[in-house]
Amino acid sequence: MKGSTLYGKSTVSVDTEGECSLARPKKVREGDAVLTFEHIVEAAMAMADADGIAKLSMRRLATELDCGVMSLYHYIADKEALVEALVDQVANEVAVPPADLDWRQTAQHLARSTLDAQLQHPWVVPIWSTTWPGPHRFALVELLLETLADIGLPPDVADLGFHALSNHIQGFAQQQISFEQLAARAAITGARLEELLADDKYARVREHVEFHRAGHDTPDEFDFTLNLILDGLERSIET
Amino acid sequence: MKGSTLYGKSTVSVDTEGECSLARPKKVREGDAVLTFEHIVEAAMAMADADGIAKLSMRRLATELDCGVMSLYHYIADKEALVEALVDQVANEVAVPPADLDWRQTAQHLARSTLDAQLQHPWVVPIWSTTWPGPHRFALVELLLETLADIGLPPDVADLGFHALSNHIQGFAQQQISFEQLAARAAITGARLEELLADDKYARVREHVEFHRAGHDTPDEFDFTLNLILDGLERSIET
DNA sequence: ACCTGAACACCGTTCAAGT
DNA sequence: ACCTGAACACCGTTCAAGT
Repeated sequence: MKGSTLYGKSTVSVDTEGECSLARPKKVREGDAVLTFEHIVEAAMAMADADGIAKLSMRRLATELDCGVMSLYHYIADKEALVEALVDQVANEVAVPPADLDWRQTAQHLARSTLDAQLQHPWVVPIWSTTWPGPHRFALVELLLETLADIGLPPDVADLGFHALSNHIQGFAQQQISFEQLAARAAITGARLEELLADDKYARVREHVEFHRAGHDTPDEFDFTLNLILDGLERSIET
Repeated sequence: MKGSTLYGKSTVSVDTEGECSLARPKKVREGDAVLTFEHIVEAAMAMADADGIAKLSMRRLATELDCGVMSLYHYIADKEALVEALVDQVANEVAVPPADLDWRQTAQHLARSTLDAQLQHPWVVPIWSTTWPGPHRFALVELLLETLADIGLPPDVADLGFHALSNHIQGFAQQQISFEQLAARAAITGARLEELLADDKYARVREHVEFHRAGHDTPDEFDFTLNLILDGLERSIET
């Protein structure tokens, strides 16, 4: 679904203004695809999802949207702002936990749904923490901080817990895509990996890779470590 | 020290071959700066350290090394390979723990020295886990796996522990540079941050930022969480 | 073996101009 | 207000040629 061609490449550009009495100007494509900040972000998202963020360029985007490159700059300050908007869009896709959960359930829900949203757009994982946070990502941070705020944790433990949880989510997501990349790359330059692993210097690494290849790193691993952190926090609650 | 100009920009290129009876060809600069894989990596490292990895380009590197761009390609397959070598060089700078430490001390030492090496080259933090690992990074992984291998942990807990430790190191490093970036960026576009934080929607985030600004996130935080993980592992040791 | 310039296929963005 | 092409200052890399 959500493929690559959101907007057709119809170069209609109706010069005949005869029967076209619409308020909308010039180009009318199916779906009312007028140039808009939202449309640009949507198309950029599709492009990043399809080809990875490295292949997202203003020029390709303009071609896809069937407009001049510089037209984009009427809706977006620069490429950095576009990427920020993209990342924040992913943050917006994070499912918000229902209000009736206790703090522990809320943290679990939030961790899981943040992981899910990121893995839905793997390209976001490496840049999530590097990109300047937009309002939706701020809202997620706020939510997690809030979750840990009034449960009786000493302030420094709350801070620690916040970072421990954030790091776990981020680290696990990274770990997931790393293994995907490793698999993909091994498929191409497999020789290089096997060659390295053949060396007995890296016996434990070989063991480790095989452990993961055997499918032992089920998603439970995520919850397991998550619960270790939550247990630790629970023990620190002053009653 | 380790500034930006490792090699002078002397365009000597001695055409007079009179008294020069050395075996070494053409260009002789102080310090014997012949074009070499090692020299290229060294210069690239200096460039990344000075201007960040985004500004590292083959062309700038060639200018710095006073050679044609394409000359570099006789020592390096492509830019990706260069970056891999760079990251692996940082891995090589990680201080190896002495052999007489117990597993817990070894893990602590390794975590700390990995963090230190990465923070010495902040540009490496975001790409550390994304870049294809070279031999030195493999060796670090091997060492950590080995450290956790024969101390009586069930295999899945050892795996969990390995990832928990890796994630902690990486997450903490990221956290450190994020706050640096935040500070740097706030200095420039400060308005945007303060404006966002002024919103009561983000009251906890504001609190959090102030907490860190007040210097509460001492390096002890690193050891604190590290020890939580190590405690958890210690409890899982079967005797 | 080692080095190279020209050329190709790309980038993001400024600027001055169009409607 | 909205859109644009030309131009500028960059990229990484292929290729064919030099020593």
